[in-house]
Amino acid sequence: MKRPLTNLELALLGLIHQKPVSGYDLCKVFETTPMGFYSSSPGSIYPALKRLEKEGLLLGKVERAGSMRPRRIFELTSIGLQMLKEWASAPVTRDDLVWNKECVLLRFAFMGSLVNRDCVCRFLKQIATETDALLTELRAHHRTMQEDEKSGSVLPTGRLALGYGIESFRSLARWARQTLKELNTSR
Amino acid sequence: MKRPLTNLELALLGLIHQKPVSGYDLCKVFETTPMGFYSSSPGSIYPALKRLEKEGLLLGKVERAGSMRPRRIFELTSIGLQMLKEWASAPVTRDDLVWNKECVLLRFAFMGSLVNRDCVCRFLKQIATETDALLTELRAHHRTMQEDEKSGSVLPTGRLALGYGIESFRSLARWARQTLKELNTSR
DNA sequence: AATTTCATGTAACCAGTTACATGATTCA
DNA sequence: TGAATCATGTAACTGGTTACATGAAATT
Repeated sequence: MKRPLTNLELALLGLIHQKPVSGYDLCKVFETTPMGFYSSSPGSIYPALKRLEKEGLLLGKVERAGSMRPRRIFELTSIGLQMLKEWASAPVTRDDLVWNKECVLLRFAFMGSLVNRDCVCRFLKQIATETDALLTELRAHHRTMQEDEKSGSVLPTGRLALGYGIESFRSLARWARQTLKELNTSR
Repeated sequence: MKRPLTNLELALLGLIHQKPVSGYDLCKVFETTPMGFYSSSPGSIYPALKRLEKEGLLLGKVERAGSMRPRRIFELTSIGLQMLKEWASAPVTRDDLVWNKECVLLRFAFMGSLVNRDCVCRFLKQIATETDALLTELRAHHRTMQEDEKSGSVLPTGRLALGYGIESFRSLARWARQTLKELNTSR
């Protein structure tokens, strides 16, 4: 009955897997890199680390134990690594794209050191096909909105906003296919 | 010290402004239209309506009072309308784009019936310029990631994911400029 | 008669936000 | 000496999620 991990927790596991670090270091990453787009501050990071440690996915080792300013360096446990790998290699579903698109990209960002090249390519293909399906849905909605417009007294900003939604998914599919090509040619 | 409204609350105000509706109707909108990308279910909608009513932004009128199945139709109060208009005409900031991009698009979706054409155009221009600034930041980060790659033992999926972030903001800026052009030619 | 839809809500839970607290260390 | 940085955390609040509860009306 594994509790599902939050995006923040997965981001922390991913970062710690790249290199064991302290809570403070993790705060810095969110403050100073584009990872910050996933938000987060000490008030969420430290409790998340505590949860992950309690569940045995992380292990915090005290460094500079004697000194007056100790710090805890977190490492993945084997269970933590396993969870990360499972997460990274799960298929991309429509729901992922609709409700948790940023999580999909987070997964991709950490895949490089978690799974093999084939798995990364499969992931990108799944993004492309699922996004195509979504686009069909969205375009249908866009058409019905256009038809309901007849008497255009106000600006159709609602439909135009949907237009952005469509553009944004098109750009995701394009990116996935482009990246896939790059990975194949650099093999 | 006006409490800031949540995205859901603003979405509800926007929908109710278009047409007075019941809580049930609002649930249906989220279930059946692309508005559902903003999530939400009865468990959040009804409490949100209650909050908004308590604060005087909404007024719920009981319809079919005598019958066995009454329902409450919500309307905006004048304060509610004023708040919506203020929200819609606020400038677009960098932070909006970073932390609350979906809210920016939500605002745009409702602008048509809240502010005049000039205000809509200004809004789109602001999106374009703020996005350009963000892109500069992101590209700088992308370059430093490329330089740190030298020894390419694993796939650089982290940098590639940032590549998507960049593409996605590029597509936002493109959409804003394209839409602006459309609005100007259809004047 | 049974199922689905209409219609409204409540309650427990959970995680993120903000703000605060503490104290050592380094730097100006 | 005073400010910024290192380093770790706690506590209150808040709003969304899930699941549940209720019952009338319409549909099959």
